[in-house]
Amino acid sequence: MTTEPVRLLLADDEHLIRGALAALLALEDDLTVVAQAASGPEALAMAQAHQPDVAVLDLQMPGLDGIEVAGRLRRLAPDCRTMIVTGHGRPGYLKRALEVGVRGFLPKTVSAADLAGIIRTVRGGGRYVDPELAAEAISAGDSPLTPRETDVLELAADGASVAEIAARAALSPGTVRNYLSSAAGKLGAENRHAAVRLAREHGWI
Amino acid sequence: MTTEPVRLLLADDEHLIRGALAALLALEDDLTVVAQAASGPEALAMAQAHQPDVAVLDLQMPGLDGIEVAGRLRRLAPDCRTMIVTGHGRPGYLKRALEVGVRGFLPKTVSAADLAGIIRTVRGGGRYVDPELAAEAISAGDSPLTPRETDVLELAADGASVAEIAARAALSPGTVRNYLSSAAGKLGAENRHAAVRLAREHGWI
DNA sequence: GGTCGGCGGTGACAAATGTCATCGGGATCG
DNA sequence: CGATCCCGATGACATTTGTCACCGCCGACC
Repeated sequence: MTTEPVRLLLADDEHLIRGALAALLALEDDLTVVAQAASGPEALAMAQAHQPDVAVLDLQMPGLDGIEVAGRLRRLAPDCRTMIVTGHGRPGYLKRALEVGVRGFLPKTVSAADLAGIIRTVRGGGRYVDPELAAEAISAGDSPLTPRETDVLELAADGASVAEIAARAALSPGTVRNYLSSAAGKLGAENRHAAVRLAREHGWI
Repeated sequence: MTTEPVRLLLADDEHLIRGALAALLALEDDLTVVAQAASGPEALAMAQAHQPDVAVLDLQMPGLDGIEVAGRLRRLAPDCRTMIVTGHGRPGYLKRALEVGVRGFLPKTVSAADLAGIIRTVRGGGRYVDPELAAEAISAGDSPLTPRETDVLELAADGASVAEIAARAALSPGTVRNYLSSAAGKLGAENRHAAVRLAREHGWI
């Protein structure tokens, strides 16, 4: 298909994984890893410096997560296709990823051969989404929460009291309680803490 | 040092990682991967079937986690040394791991060369613990919670109400509140949800 | 034997939270 | 223009939670 090798950027904060992945992908004749990064900002810098064809990004990284990196890459390096590899596949993440132009989204349970194939697909302009994650995302659907409800629920995520949340969100405590109550109601949760857990599981916060 | 190669068992639920790791370790002349597993129970079965010298276990796996597998391996295959590789290094995990006889505990941020060296160390009867994780574990110290407080806090972890916890723990609601209050006090938390978060961060629940 | 700490419980009180009705201001859409 | 929805807020009320004091029982330790 293509005569020149695919130039890859690999970003993952776990050296062991990244190194192993690089070694594995290097075995493929038509793939070459031109840069590696251990954090979100580093990935951006590397992408600008090396102009890879495809960036393989881990979802959870220090600094910026993979999705944010992908979003910024679209501006900084429009020719670079992006794909996300993740351990925990929360449905909401997939949606967010697709919105910022990610072309591949897969769990770390895929085999190396599959990964190489998907990289070629993405390089060629195609897309790939793990079928299981896609099914979950479709069945989970969109977040029923309004933007404000989401904000407030996020602030509640670490166990803060209503007063703290109100202070941090610059809202009245009563309003915060209303949002939390409404969010918990929409999520079918007994209280806001269960709501936080549910929203997390769906990738909505 | 040794004339025969080290026989390895690799257990990790992420195929991509496991495969890449296997490929990487296979490059070392004195290491040979004799079995792989994608879950805790599978790791146990593989260990019995292949009697490896060293078992490299991921901490988070379906079924049984790496520490539980290590604990059972000590009985099922006493000659097999165990080591844990983990992405998130919570201090409490290290302590639990050492208690069940794990000889190596390291984050996934180590390089492949280091991993190979540590495998040799462990095979030779030595131990290795990541310095950073060790420091955290020492500074974090033991859990200040009594066994019962820990139980109740665990039951509170998913946002359950006092009544639910009481029912599940077969305790009076008042007693549950007392334990939660005391646990939150010991942890310096504002409420039980923050206490849950803190206890989680320390690996105490 | 006495002391101490963990366990399990009760009762009471204050504080935080959940729930509901209701209000006004904007934005958006038909 | 009216309908609808999100935003932000207030007030009132019931419920839940947090906190404290205090009880008895048991086991460990000095």
